[in-house]
Amino acid sequence: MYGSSVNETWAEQLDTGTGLIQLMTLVQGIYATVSERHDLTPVQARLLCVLIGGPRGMAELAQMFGVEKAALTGLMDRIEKRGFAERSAVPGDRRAVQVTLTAAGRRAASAFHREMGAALGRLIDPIPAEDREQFRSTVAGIVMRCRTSPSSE
Amino acid sequence: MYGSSVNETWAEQLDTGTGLIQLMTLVQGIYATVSERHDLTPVQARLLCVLIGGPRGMAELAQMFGVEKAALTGLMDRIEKRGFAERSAVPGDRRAVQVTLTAAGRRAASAFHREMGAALGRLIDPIPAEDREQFRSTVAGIVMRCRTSPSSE
DNA sequence: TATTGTTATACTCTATAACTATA
DNA sequence: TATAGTTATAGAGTATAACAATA
Repeated sequence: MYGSSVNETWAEQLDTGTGLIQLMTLVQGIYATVSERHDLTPVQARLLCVLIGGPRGMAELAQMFGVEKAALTGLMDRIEKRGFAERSAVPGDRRAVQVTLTAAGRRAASAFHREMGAALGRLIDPIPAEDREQFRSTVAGIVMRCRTSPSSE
Repeated sequence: MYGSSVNETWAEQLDTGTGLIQLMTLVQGIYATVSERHDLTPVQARLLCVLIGGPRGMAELAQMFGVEKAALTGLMDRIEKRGFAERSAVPGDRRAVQVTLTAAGRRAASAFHREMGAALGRLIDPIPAEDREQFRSTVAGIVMRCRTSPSSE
């Protein structure tokens, strides 16, 4: 059941856990499709989106992504080779580097973000109007509670 | 924003799209953590779970997973080497093979499935009782509608 | 000594293209 | 010709371990 793709179920009688797995698969698929349409891998798209918020250090990014620093090195090498982000020196700490979006990176990031928003909108719009706000707040609640008690214990 | 990990937001004022992205990230993370705890990659766990439902052909699995047949060959090579599934001949079509779980594969699959259910339960349980059924049905509705109009057009 | 980041190596997952064997 | 599956090759993403430079 928890390996199920979206195309094999009864869906109206879906228990919540199975529903969450299928929703995850669905959103993941949309994220992958939109990324690909912008000639990005999902991880690259995520990196660009994070960098919209401002420059970050390598270790900081690794921690945000839950991967080792060495993985970030490779990821940055590829994104830098494509001209979407740059490493630059950090004044005051000669070990560290700052990762910043280039102009092309900003364009790519916001184009991706815009299309992702539209795609998610098509998912959300058909929700009956009277259910929408409660759905939003239930999702927000789940996410918020998991900030407090990180499930990865 | 759409690159955000779960650890950086206001969460109570989360719009639905951003909430869905973070929920996806959250469930993905749980799936990865539980997989790892069973010494499986997420894709391997998914394969085992699908096979609980009975034997499948390689092309059938490739289609379910949305990958090329060649990717399934590699995936099966590794899962078979670990003793979790087997290829066997299909009577009546000498080109085809059937993929079946071994006893060890069934054990691994159901152990994973059980722990995944428990982990998702911890996500769902804190939802206020009066919201739970509507949440379930809203999720089911999203998933169902996307079976009808596949978002990947 | 601790931290920041890189290099080297290996493995999984994936795609594409070319191929074999059967239908 | 079409379908089922494999092989070969290449690239992305990841982990681990060893390393350099700086704090």
